[in-house]
Amino acid sequence: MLKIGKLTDYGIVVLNHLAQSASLQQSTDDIGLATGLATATVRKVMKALADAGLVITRRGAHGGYRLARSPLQISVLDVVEAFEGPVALTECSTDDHHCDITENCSLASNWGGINQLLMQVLSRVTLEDLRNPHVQDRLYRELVQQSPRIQLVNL
Amino acid sequence: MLKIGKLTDYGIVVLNHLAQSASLQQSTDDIGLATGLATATVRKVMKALADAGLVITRRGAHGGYRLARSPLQISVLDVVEAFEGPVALTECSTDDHHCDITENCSLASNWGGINQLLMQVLSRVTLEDLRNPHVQDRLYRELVQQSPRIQLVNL
DNA sequence: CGCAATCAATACCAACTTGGTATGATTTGA
DNA sequence: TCAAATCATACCAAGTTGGTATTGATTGCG
Repeated sequence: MLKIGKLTDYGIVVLNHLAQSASLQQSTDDIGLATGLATATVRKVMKALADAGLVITRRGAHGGYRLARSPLQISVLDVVEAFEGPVALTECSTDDHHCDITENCSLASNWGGINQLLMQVLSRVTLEDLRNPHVQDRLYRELVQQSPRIQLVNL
Repeated sequence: MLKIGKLTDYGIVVLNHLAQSASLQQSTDDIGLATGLATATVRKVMKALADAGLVITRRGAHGGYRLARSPLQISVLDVVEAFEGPVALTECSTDDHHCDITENCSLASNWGGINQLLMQVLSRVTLEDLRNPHVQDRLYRELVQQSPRIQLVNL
């Protein structure tokens, strides 16, 4: 299904909530209440986000979480990698790859190229884009101006 | 990990083998021998490919499989969908989506856009591209000429 | 100080998915 | 008819995932 985990989805939801709550420190209970997720689950989500450096945590009384940086600077790739680790479509794309079918794998090494493509795309979509349905427009502008190496027009 | 299943990978390997064996009818044993996969596994792979219409099968004596169409007309998306079903990053992207966290899901519906993006990319890479390391060049030429709607340059 | 609020780190478990294999039925060609 | 193949299932072990519980550490405050 080429799917992502639910936790990753939750991650986006939570980040979005943090984004619209601006600078407010949010406890796991707050977040759980606002998003409809069980606090226990929220805790798991937050840990992944914290480990990835996407949120900043403060412990103790009146502690909680807040975004580590602007929604414009958080890409979908960031979130995906936070929960699912490095994007590696096949095991051959991994570092410790020792194929049983080595000969044929050499050809399939182009999975690496596809990996690159997908990562490029995911890294171009930010949390801010998800919040406002202007993805197409933004992608167009940013990609054409900032990086002529890859262009995605009018998906 | 945003990974695809091994079977999908096998599918690519097998299709590649069929591609370089041209019009020859290949039995599961042949394919297994050539690719290093167990014949039982090959059978499973072939079924998925056949169901998806990517290979044509002939039963009975001297039967076997052959490509249903040119390697130029088989996209990575075709293969991925053959094994993993429709690309749906999240369950919300599916038809029968009834979210527990409906309110927040509305925002995350932009996963749909990302889905579209990824599918665009995958549909642009063909089996032929995987066989020859000219993906970048081909993508550039085809996309610019044939469809100015999406452009991927020099990944 | 001592308590309450809050995150951190594990550990656990049921449910599902995946990869791989086996088995018997069906079709085809000679 | 017989052998060569695929077809359709069914099965199972192993791993992954989602969700929860438990215990410990940290911080603020009265």
